[in-house]
Amino acid sequence: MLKQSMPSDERLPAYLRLRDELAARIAAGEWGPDRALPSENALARDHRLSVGTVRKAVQQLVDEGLLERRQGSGTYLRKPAFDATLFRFFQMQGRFQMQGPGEDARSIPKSQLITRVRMTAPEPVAAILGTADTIRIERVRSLSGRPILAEEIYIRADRFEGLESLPAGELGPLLYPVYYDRFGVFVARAIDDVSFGQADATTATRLGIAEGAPVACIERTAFTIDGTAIEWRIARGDALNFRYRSRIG
Amino acid sequence: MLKQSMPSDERLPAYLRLRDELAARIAAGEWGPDRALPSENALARDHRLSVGTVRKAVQQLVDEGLLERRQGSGTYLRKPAFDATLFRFFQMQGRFQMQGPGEDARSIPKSQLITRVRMTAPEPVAAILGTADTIRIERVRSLSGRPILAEEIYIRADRFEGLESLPAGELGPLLYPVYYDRFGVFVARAIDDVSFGQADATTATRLGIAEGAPVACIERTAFTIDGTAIEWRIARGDALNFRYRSRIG
DNA sequence: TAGTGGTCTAGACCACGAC
DNA sequence: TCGTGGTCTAGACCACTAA
Repeated sequence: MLKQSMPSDERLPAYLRLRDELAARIAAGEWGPDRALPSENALARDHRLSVGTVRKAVQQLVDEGLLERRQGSGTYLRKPAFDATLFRFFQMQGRFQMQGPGEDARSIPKSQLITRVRMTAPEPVAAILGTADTIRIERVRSLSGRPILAEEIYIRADRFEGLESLPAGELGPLLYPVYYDRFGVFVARAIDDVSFGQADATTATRLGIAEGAPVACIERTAFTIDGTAIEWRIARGDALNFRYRSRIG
Repeated sequence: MLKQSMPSDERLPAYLRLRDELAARIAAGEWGPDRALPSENALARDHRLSVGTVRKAVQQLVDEGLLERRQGSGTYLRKPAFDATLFRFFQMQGRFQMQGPGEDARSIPKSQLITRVRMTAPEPVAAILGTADTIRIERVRSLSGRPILAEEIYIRADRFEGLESLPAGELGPLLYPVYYDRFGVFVARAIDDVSFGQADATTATRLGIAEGAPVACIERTAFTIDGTAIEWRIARGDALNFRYRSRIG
């Protein structure tokens, strides 16, 4: 067992020390998805704490989005699976009406991979990620066959060793499930910056618009639960068919 | 005391019933800002609950952003006051460097009132607010003397009776504190929609840009804690000097 | 010093899920 | 039926704030 490895204990409350220990063991992969953690009673017994204290520790991790309680069954690792979580980081939507059958503006866009290379990141990106050793992914996302977003994505090579040579079939339309399932990296939060610009030649070609046409840019930095920036991406789309929704509070 | 006024009780857990009761009494204005609520011990005694149960009810309201605990002092109404809260709903910032002394991109823009009238809202706005009886405010917000945003704001007249004839001096650069201090309306959350368009004649004049120039539009709907939409606004700014930041997760 | 919220205990019973 | 998490109790001691 890893204990005392991190200086997590400095006369912290018991429930926080337990939270830190559980978080470390989760990060170490001790319990895979769909595998329940020890019951609250067991944790209380093993740590010589009362159930109430254990509950408070577990509740913290639930609030942080790492765990999920299922009454009568157990406490599980929360898998960023195919429901609302998928959309947590996909708030952009085109101004489209229903197009194909069962496909509306909230559908997940299809994704076409263009390049994947391990490379030295440009300076500003390296500064954000804390390393210049990155993998760059370029792709185009389409809805109903029309390209709507050209993306350029940089991820830390040390956290995603080998992603650049993963079979293309394993990279679905969404990257964050891949990060989690294949590399154990859980994206906990992100910051988006929306701005306005003009299409360069590459972007214009990929989006099928004129060079110099107005484009919307979404720059995103994604973080793990411990605050490490693991991805930076810029997505560009036709400004006239662009809509970005943000919920505050 | 208002009890049973809302059908809040349907064999709900005790802590949720207490939460609902406290939320109702807060909404009714029973405790002003800077006035502490009864202590947890007092609430427990009066409701014949244990302190732990009271704590859980209070914690819910803290999590919802309504209350604020101060150890050793008491539990207080969280006043949307002059710190981070002010910026909660002002995430837009120009691409400006420091201009005046002590004024940076995160300063609160100055606000110039243009019109205030009680009027029938256009249909889409009326649909969102649930009534066509509204007050419309038009204003321009400037940073370092330069206009950056032209705003058009609709609020429910029934919730803000008399705002249109309030002395202009009472409307500071920020409206939400006025909503709260003068009308007891607390904005708990909002949804922003960002898109891009072209400046019409009015907007162009107010922003000092050319008609037809690209503009960024932020449409916002603001809600109270109980989910009532009480404000809809559209803000327009020069697209080239625009940046919208959003934090997710 | 008195009162507040913060932490923690050692139980209890209930609702639910899996077997 | 049995084990799980969900709720709740009636205390305890601590850390902090304010008078």
